[in-house]
Amino acid sequence: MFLFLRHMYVTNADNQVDKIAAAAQKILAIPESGPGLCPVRDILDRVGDKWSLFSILHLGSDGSLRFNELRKRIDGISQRMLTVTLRALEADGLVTRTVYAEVPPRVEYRLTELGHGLLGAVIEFGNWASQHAPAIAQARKTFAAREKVEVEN
Amino acid sequence: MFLFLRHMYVTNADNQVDKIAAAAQKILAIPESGPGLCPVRDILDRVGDKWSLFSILHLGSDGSLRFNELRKRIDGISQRMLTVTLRALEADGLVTRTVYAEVPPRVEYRLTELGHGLLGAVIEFGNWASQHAPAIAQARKTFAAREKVEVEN
DNA sequence: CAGAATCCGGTATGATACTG
DNA sequence: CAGTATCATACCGGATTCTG
Repeated sequence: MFLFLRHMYVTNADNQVDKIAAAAQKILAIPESGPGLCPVRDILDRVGDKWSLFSILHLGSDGSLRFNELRKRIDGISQRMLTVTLRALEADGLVTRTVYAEVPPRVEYRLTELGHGLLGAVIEFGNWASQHAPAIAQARKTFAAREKVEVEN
Repeated sequence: MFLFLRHMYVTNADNQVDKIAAAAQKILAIPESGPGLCPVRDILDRVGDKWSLFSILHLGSDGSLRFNELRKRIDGISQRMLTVTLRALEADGLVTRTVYAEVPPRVEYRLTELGHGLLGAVIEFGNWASQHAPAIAQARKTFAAREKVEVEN
């Protein structure tokens, strides 16, 4: 009975690995040539830069924000980078930029439906990241300690 | 009846948005100070660099690969960057590096359990990316066209 | 074969000053 | 308020050479 359960477990784990392997092959099978690139790489480039993640998180959290409101919420971001980041998000159809004809000017940023979708995907990814961050931190410590020993020798 | 269905739809959509907003707040609530940083940003930095994604995808797809096998599979990667990337993945406990005492030397790389988990999370993210890549491509075209008009004026 | 070491250029980001 | 324009820089990644 124990062996049976153990075998089931291993089999399930293997199936899981196989499914992941198949999915990985599918992504790798996408033709990477041309300006379209691999979509995963492409989206990862957008959300993986220094400020897009936090911009999207805050817009998703607050619904709608003005330029300087966003600037205050994103700790450390420069005016220039907020502009650049928001433009890129707007260009990708993830964020809308609404200018109100007032004095002083008021500009509101808001996630599009597509932007909300991306945020959802990022949050799912974030769940994994949050759960396994301790394991990764531990691995880094172990590795650093091993490196140190090798250097000392 | 139509109104009822429409109301249900809107309500569900709103609930979805609310859930995402709550999840976003949760991530933002993580104290970003210190060397730990935001875990999502942290993991995104690792898998978001130029070559980690493809390294992980190929290792997940093939199970185990030698240095130069991996090099051949990842189109365009330099020897240096493959080394750097694999070291980083190893340091984070995502990949194991096994050296066989042979001549000529043989070194095999393989995803750890943690690495498989990350690959799984990345693939889920990739599903969203693959599905919505066309919409983003379209948004980019539209935005570029609008930019062009403004420049011409 | 699997790298290490070094040099180098482009790009992402930051700081600052100016403006409708 | 919400940018734009310009300049400075730091770091990522590429090319090349050398080695156990």
